[in-house]
Amino acid sequence: MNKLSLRDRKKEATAHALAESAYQLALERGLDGFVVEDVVQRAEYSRRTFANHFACKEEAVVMAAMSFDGVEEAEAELAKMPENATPLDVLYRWLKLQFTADLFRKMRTLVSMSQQHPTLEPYILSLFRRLQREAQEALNELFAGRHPEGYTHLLIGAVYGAILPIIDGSLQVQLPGDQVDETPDVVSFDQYLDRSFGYLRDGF
Amino acid sequence: MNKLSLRDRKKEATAHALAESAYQLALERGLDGFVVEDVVQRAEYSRRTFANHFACKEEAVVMAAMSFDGVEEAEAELAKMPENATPLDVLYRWLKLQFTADLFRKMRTLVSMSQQHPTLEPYILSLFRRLQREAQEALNELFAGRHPEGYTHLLIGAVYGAILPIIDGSLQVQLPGDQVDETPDVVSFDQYLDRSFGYLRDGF
DNA sequence: GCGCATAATTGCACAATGGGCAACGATTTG
DNA sequence: CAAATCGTTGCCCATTGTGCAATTATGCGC
Repeated sequence: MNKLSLRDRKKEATAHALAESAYQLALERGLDGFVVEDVVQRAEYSRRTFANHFACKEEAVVMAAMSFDGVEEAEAELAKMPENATPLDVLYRWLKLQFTADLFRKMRTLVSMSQQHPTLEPYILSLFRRLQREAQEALNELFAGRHPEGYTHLLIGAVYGAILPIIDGSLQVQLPGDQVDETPDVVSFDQYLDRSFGYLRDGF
Repeated sequence: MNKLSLRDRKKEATAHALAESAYQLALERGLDGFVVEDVVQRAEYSRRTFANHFACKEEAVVMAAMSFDGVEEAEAELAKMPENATPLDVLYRWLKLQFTADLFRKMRTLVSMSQQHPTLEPYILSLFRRLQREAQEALNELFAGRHPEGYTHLLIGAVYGAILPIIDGSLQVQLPGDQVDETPDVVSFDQYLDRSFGYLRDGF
């Protein structure tokens, strides 16, 4: 179905390798502990090629840190949903499927990195914006014409807004797959999600 | 009340002058039609000083393009709101007050710029994120303890999400203060806002 | 008003970056 | 198989970011 040409797969592979190298180096030495030259040496590509794929090392690091996997499984699951499911239902299910402990771990790492290096934030936000656009197109396709224009924008925006403060650490929740925190009064991600969708479903 | 020291006002003045120069140059020659050197020459500062205030010219341009004015008037208006106003009411009123034709014109300009130069987008998003945080703190202070944690995050996130597609052009609405478009089937900003807040108030 | 602490501006130097251009090689197309 | 397409690379150079130290302007206690 989604068949990419050999050429495109290779291109993606180099981008992936470069991003991964950048991410590993960021973990090992910190964001300013390495330069693009180090990245391309590790991945065995040229500096020029790096510039063809990424604007800067920050972009590469974020790209690697936020790579989703299991997208196709999730889409298969979503396809199984009942015919009368609402956009809200689909979004809820999608969040439950995609926001795994592993993804949260990645995001946590990225967050703590971006707290020490504010240079990262714009690129994190930019990547999230791209994901948001993709989700929107998917929803628009699923529910084409069934809701007035702007409905999905608002809905996804709300969900995006609900997730963002967790990502950037301004709202502390107990993430799935984490050890139980020393402060047991923080709400769990699932509770937070349920409550949030409650507001969206029934109004504020 | 908000009295800044002379030193701080001067600092802000240089930042403003630099940002303004950058913005003007971007309008005149396009984003890649000038370099930082040009900016500091026009504003009569040194290249080093520019670097003290901004990470790059993109940041400066966005800063200038999105400067809000009339914030204090808006706050005065909000203070007059009835005691039993909900966060939703306050946000609605604030949007009506702040999102003037002038601000929209600025944002439009910035959007068309960022479509030709994707480098801008991360910095636009970053600035918006900062505004979002500020709005959130303001709301949290106003309604301290009256709503569960995450309530304002979700609410402001939704509003943010509703505005964003207008900013970035993926949702076309008739902005206040614009000529009537040649395509009369686009919804007006006020209608869009009312409908959106309807969803938020009554549920999706 | 007089100094001292604080902090902004500046110049300098240098490593790092971004990107145009042309060449080369792998992949795709017909 | 030949031609076209496109990713990778090297070369080059203007531009950028930043640490450091000197200079200048402001804030504050006296």
